[in-house]
Amino acid sequence: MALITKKPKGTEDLIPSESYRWQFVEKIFHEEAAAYGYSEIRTPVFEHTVLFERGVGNTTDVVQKEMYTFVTKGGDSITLRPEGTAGAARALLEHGLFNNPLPVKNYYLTSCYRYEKPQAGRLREFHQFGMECYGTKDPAADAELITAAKAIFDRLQIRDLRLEINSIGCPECRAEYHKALTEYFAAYRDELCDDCKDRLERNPMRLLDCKVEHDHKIAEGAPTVLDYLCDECREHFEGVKAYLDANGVAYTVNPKIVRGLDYYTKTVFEFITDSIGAQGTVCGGGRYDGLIEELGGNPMPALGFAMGIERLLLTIDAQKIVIPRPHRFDLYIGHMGDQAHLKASALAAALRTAGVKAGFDIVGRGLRAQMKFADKIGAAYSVILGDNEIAEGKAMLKNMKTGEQTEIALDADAFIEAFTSIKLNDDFKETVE
RNA sequence: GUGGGAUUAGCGUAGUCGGUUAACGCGCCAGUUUGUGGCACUGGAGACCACCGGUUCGAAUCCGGUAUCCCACCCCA
Repeated sequence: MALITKKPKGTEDLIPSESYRWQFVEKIFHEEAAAYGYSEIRTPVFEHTVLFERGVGNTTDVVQKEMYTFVTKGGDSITLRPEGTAGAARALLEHGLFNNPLPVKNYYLTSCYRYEKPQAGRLREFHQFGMECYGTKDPAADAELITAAKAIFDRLQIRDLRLEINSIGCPECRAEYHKALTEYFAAYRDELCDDCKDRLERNPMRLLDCKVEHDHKIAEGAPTVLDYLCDECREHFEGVKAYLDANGVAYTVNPKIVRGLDYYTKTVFEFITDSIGAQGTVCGGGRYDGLIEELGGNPMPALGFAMGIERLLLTIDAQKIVIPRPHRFDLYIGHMGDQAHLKASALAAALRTAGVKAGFDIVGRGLRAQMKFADKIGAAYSVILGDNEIAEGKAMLKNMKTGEQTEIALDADAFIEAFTSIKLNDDFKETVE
């Protein structure tokens, strides 16, 4: 094949043999979000660059080196969204959604773009499902959000996922902590790895989870955020834990959890799996009480999370969780002869109108080959139409799994009735392509 | 951005001290006599051996570069 070009680096095609798996998890996203009172919001793939510079934070890696930014013919600086929160928050403000009864709960299901070096669980175009809740400071809201994420994992039967939570405080107490942290590490400056020397300037909390062994040891003696939380933040964090306990959601407190985006305050959390390699954070989120104000709105507390759909699917794969694959046809109509071909066409059309997935040969195969085809694509039932059937006005409906055949009137209504009752049968639903 | 590994038909692979029409399995198509699938058998289509360049009488096999994928760092979902 002399294909003129391949797909761009770090992107993926979603082909039919994969797309049903996405549809499966997407359905769960929609249903779980609805159960928690969330409504879908869709925003543009691209935004004015300034939105991310302000919303995500100018000093973050995401903004500094990973954005797809370009200047339009009109001279505007535009950026492909690297995450979902900024756009969702912008839309909330732009449409005055904060005037709706609080809390406002929105969710999104979108593609995101980051100019990164691809590896397992990390793509340049990837997809996130996120839930965003605005207008409440109540720690019960934090716990509710985390519980919602947990509910999704539970429905997918994902195991061995650990939930780690932390509080990184409000700007006031965090500033003090940063100071203490910087002072602590500055004493070891010469011993730190190059990355950490840089982190010391840009984001001291990142020093805490350095993987270089020597640095790791130094970090063990570092002051903990939790010791620096102000009364309000401490009380809030205690509340979150209490509500999580009440909800029966297991977690561990990990004071080394940091979020990479500037907007986070107080609660931060991650759902992590060890089964998909180094990029094991399947879901990350927390509270960002300062974001709305940062974007030019009146101050309003907010919180949310984002789930990486590719990573979620990777986890499902790794844990060998089977997503049922829908079969292509409920009924395949085999036919021979011109009369029967016409009849097959008409019958299929009538069944489809009634919601039955029906098909018949349209490539000119012989009967034997038609049956082979029906078998290969996993048709649940088949029926054969020929001169005899048309003359007698009846045919044999064959269950492709068991091979048993039952007589049925050659009449669209009779077929529709048969398939309406068959649909209630679980065994039928399990048929896969 | 920094390291390491890989790249042969749709998929999974074999083939390298360079030598005639690149092999196998799965999948795909057709057929195995006249109206029926899952097994088996027969036949067939499908690869400029990632790309570009070099060495050579001759390269999938050697050398260089590029691209993409994978793994890790970094970062994050």
